[in-house]
Amino acid sequence: MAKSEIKSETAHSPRDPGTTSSSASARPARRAASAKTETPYHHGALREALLQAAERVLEREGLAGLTLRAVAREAGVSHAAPTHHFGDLTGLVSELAAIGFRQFNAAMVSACDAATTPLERTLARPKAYVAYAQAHPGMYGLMFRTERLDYSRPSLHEASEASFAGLANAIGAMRQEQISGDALTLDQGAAIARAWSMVHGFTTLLLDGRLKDILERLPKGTTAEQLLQAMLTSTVVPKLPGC
Amino acid sequence: MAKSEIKSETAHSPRDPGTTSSSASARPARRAASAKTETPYHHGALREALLQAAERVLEREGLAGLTLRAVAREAGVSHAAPTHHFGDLTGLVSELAAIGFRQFNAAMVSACDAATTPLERTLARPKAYVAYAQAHPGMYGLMFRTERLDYSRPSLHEASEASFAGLANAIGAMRQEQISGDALTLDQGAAIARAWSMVHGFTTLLLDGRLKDILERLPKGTTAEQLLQAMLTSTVVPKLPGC
DNA sequence: GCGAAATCTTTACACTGTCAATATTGCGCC
DNA sequence: GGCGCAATATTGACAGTGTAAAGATTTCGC
Repeated sequence: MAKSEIKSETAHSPRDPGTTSSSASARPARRAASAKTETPYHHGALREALLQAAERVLEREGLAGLTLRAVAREAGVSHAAPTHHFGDLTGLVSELAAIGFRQFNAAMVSACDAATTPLERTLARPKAYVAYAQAHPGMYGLMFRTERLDYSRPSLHEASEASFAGLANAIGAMRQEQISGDALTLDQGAAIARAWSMVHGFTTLLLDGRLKDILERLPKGTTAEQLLQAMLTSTVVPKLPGC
Repeated sequence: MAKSEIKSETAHSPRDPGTTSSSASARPARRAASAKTETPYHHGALREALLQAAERVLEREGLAGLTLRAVAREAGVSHAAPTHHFGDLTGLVSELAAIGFRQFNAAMVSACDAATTPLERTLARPKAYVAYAQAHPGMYGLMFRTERLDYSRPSLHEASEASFAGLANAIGAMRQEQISGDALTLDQGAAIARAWSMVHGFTTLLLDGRLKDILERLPKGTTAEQLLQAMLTSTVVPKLPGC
């Protein structure tokens, strides 16, 4: 798929010790080696290390560069090590997406908590949504690229459900009504679909660079965030018929 | 990447003659073969045949199955033949996406033409948008999966620009004002971004199965199209603050 | 009709996911 | 303590992929 510029595949050089300070100092020697800094056969916390490596690879090289072998290289283990922890590529990608959803939800919760004025309370959530996507484009792209994910995995399913529930609650709060879990009116459904579609659509178009044309034609210096706010708050109703 | 169940790679059996009736009958024999139905060395219209094959593969096997070699097999030529016409995979995918944008635009134009009542004129375009995506999920997914496309290709650039221009004009018509090509007010930009984000977001969420939860909770029998219409026409303004 | 250019095939290489077989280690249990 | 089993990680292999280079075949301009 790619070109080259790959190191050595079976590279097993002494891993840089302590990227996350997780008991990485002075492990027992590996094989018959005499050096004490050799990497041990058993990693100890490889699963987490692989997920962190995967996130680094993803944000550095993009979705296409996120391969099992690249992640293994990044983590300094053999190419087949990830399989044992995630089954296959879909497994690893799905677990990474679950982490993304949790980060994502946490970002929105803390943005809501920080909001004070009424306007802030209205805009905190969508702004945090877009901000997360801009700060972690690789992760966001992964989370909404369904074809590579396995939603039957509990961790992913739960995390993305939580994301949806948070949205529905926010809409409920805006409409000053309780949104029950198991039944919706058409109006309620439309409100949720509108909010979600608008923010999600805006985000994907923005990340894909498709809003550049619009932003360039706006008054000089207008940011994406300002456009988002205008889009969400403007009450000018069009005079209808189109085409 | 995949498992197996692949035929023979170098398979070069007599192509089934005349899938699209394009001068496929009784060509000169190939190599020292005596049979008259042998495939000729030169295909004649391989470029178009490859694009059609690619669309079939895409809708049949999904985005992950759209590989250069699979397309070559589908078209009955050697695995390296597509390279000569498209340079690389990105090239083929980009040309296919350009075709998608043209189909897409044509669908919206004809939907607009068919609209008579005011309500129809308002909803024709978004409905056609979603309908195209549902009818050609593979193509739609391809068109908006930027990482695999090369927008510097004139055909793709033009076709997607036309799509944007059509949208901007429709919004202009709704606001009863001319939208000039080179400058926009924040209100105009917001209106365009809102319409595009809403419809594009709705479509991707729908195709990714993420609206299923909502649809299931709506009054029994509610379709995605009805939800779309409600989302676009409902004038119930939320009482604001959220979170 | 002939040489050059276009078209298509063949061959080769580096990369990928995934499986099976092996090596190494940790842990419970006697 | 030591012993065996299960977990963990590596090695090796195989089929599939994109893409480049070299060869074969045909078309086309002159």
